[in-house]
Amino acid sequence: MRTKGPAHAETRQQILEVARKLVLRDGHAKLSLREVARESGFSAPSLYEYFPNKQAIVDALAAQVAGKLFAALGKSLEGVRSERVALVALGTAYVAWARKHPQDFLLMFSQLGSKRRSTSQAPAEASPYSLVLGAATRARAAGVVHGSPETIAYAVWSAAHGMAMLQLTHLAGFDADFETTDRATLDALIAGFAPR
Amino acid sequence: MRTKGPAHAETRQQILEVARKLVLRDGHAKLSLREVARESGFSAPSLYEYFPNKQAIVDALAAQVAGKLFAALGKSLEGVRSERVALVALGTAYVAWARKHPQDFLLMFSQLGSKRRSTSQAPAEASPYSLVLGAATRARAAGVVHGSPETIAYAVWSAAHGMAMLQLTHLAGFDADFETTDRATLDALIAGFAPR
DNA sequence: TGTACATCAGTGAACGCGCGTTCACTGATGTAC
DNA sequence: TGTACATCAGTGAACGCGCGTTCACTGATGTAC
Repeated sequence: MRTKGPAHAETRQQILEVARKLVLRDGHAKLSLREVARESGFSAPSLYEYFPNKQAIVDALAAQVAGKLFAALGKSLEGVRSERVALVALGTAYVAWARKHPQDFLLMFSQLGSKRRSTSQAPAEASPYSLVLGAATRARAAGVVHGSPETIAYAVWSAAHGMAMLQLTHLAGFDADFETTDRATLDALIAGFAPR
Repeated sequence: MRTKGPAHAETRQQILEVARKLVLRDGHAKLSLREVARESGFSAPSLYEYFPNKQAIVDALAAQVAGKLFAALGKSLEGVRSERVALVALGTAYVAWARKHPQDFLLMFSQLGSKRRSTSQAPAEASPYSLVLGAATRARAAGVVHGSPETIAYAVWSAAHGMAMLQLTHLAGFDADFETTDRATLDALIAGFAPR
């Protein structure tokens, strides 16, 4: 990688878009730098002008994907009427996004370990989890749930993540009305956190 | 693969044990037939006397691992006092097992798609899910929860699966008392399914 | 305006690797007469 | 008991592949004087 010219950033982005296309087609495990090069009309060595190595491409991709999930979750909160509903909305939006972008979702979680090391650190600014934690904090402030916001956020996230993962992997091809079951699960979970 | 001699089954099992050892060490994605051969003291072509191809090794491994998870879940039900507690016990045992055998767990879910296609089919006899479904059915019969047993079983499984997956992947290295949070989550979930 | 030079984006060829699988084979053991 | 043959478990060498990465290079474009 040399010093960047003016079109450097754009080319970089184009390469990432090709890489994402290939991930969507073949899954992240089969992504190959050579094929990204082929599909972008570059020779393989050329990509080293834009990324220091293959892992950097995958990392950049995962970061962009996380941004998209964050945006989708943010949108799901628009016009939400109550803090209780907000938590359910985030959960169902999470699963819906995973179902709509399965390869993106799997890429994200195969690559992106959290940098957060304990609850004493604040979660990353624009991370999906920060939205859930925010909603949990407001829900508790509103008296809709009891318990620590971290616990509630973790619970909602776990449930949503489990439903998403199962539907994408183990239960792929299983014929059921997952949307209804997922909503029932999240409703029950939050009801179970209601103050006694 | 020719017709089997008397020690065939034992050798097969030994090969699987070596393969499992390698999966534990390096993860399932890096498992290589050549290395299994090397570690078992065979030449690579010899393995074809015992398995038709590499995938068959992985499949056999995943099936054995599923059996172990099933056994661990079965054990968690021993001496359980109520149907409500049984559901929580299954969930926590599921997560505990995943934490104790992370590579086994990840192998299972990277390979083993469910053969079940809808709720009208019964779940596989000795499958982990059949235990959860059984517990959910009994819990409803006992009036501890309301709703369809499939929904309740799916909810518990999803939550447990999400917690396990997050702890093994995204939250690996995150310092928290997951056992407490997991139990709180499962308690809340089942409380949320209590009859109104 | 012309020319020498530096920088730029990009390349073809090669390195070295490990993989799953197939092939033709070997030497030891068991069996039939 | 000896011998011819079949079966068995296992092997070394090779096939053909795709991978990430490095290297020495080229030809086009920009810049300084």
